[in-house]
Amino acid sequence: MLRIEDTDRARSTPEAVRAILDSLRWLGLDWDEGPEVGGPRGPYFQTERLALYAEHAERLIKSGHAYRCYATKEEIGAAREAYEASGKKGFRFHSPWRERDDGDPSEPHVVRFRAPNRGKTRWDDLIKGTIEVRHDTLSDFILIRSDKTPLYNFGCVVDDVSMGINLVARGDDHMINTTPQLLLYEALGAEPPQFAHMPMILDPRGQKLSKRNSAKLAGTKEYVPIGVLEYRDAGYVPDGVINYLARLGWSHGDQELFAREELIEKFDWSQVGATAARFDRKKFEHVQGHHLRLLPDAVLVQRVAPFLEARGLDVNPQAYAAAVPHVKLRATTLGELADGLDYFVRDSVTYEEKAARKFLTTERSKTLSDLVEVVGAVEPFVAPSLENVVNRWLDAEGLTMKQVAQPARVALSGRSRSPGLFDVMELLGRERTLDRLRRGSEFAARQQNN
RNA sequence: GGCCCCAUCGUCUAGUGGUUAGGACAUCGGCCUCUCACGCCGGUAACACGGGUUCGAGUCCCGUUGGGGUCACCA
Repeated sequence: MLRIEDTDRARSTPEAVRAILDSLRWLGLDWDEGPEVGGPRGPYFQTERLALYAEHAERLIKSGHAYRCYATKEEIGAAREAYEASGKKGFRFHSPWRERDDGDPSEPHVVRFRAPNRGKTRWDDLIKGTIEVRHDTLSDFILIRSDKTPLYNFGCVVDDVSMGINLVARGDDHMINTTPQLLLYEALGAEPPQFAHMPMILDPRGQKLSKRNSAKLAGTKEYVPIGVLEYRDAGYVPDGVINYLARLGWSHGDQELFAREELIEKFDWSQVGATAARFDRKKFEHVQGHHLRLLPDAVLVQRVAPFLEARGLDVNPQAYAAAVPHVKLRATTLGELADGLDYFVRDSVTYEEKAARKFLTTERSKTLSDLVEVVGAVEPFVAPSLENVVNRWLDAEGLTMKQVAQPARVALSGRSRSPGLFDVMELLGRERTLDRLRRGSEFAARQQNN
């Protein structure tokens, strides 16, 4: 079931909600009940459940668990300033309305929880074990804002109770919310769910992985994209993202690579660790590459199309399908796959400057034009035959493969790295191979000081 | 700073009182080889520190240090 907690009007924009739905769907984390699907426990947007929260707040006021507070933001702000002026941290507002009931409910006000200031709350966390928190650090937290919308801790509890939620698994950073929520379950006379506080994911520097922290790393090798959609757009595959994330904080013996179904089958709360984990780009990419290569070539051919299109390339699969099996070994994302497919689809090659300078030298101009003669008549024009012919020629001329392969590779692909030379030739076909070798030879002839 | 959580190779982790402390990524060396990958073989590398408990602690307890989280009319 998916529920959208959209009570913060400023942050919960339609685009933000869209991003949540799209992200979950892309990851393959579908919901049986919720937005765009419907279900018996709706509505699934908190802003459409306001009457329910008001009703519960009223109950708590009547039972003495909550009270209306008419203090203004200005008053609270002034109290905070006075407190902080003394150099102390951790301000808590003590509302005079906790002990008053002479307010006028038609006036603007919030509803606060009358928090206990003695005693303690404890719960058995599925991951952390028994946790105990003293009540003397609690403040009379707000349940309902002055605009009648609920705050997270309240809306969340009311909904979890009314929707029958029995397990709350969330990040460590929510541990602070558990005591207020447990107190609310008690005040409402409801059975609390089970709690599981999962370790946080830290950035490579060991800080909480967040948009703000991530932005600070922009441009460095330690930068970690935060949004799921960023990974989608870069051409990562969902199974790879899921596999890596699942293994961060959870383990199953020595196994590292899991198929989605395997994860579902093997997951076990007892194997979830309690330690925060750093995001490691290198390992993520390793896992990612594994899952990319696991996809059938036909699927890859289809999924890479949008990435080729983004490069302004013709998307006729005929033009690159045969190259996919070769290029995928050198790619970790669909974006990289598209990049590796680039010169197979394009009419002409563009030389990488460094590669051209190093390999398309004047002394190799003749090698390349000779190569045109050598392979020009090979029949059939396939890798094994090409390799045989070229090897014989190499022996006859006293040349080595090393001397010939790199210049030829640059002439054919524009790059110094590519699939095997003869595979590239076969994939390009006789005509384009000869054209590119000729052009490479001419280019090399014009080079100076080599 | 208060409160809460955490602590095994650089990183992710296995380990549930007796192990040559295992695996993966990274790294180093090698194989393959026309480049780069993929793949394969091998190496370097860890129990934060101090006290206990115990015949015996990475494993249990306490403390120290270190790291993280959180202190909103955000979620």
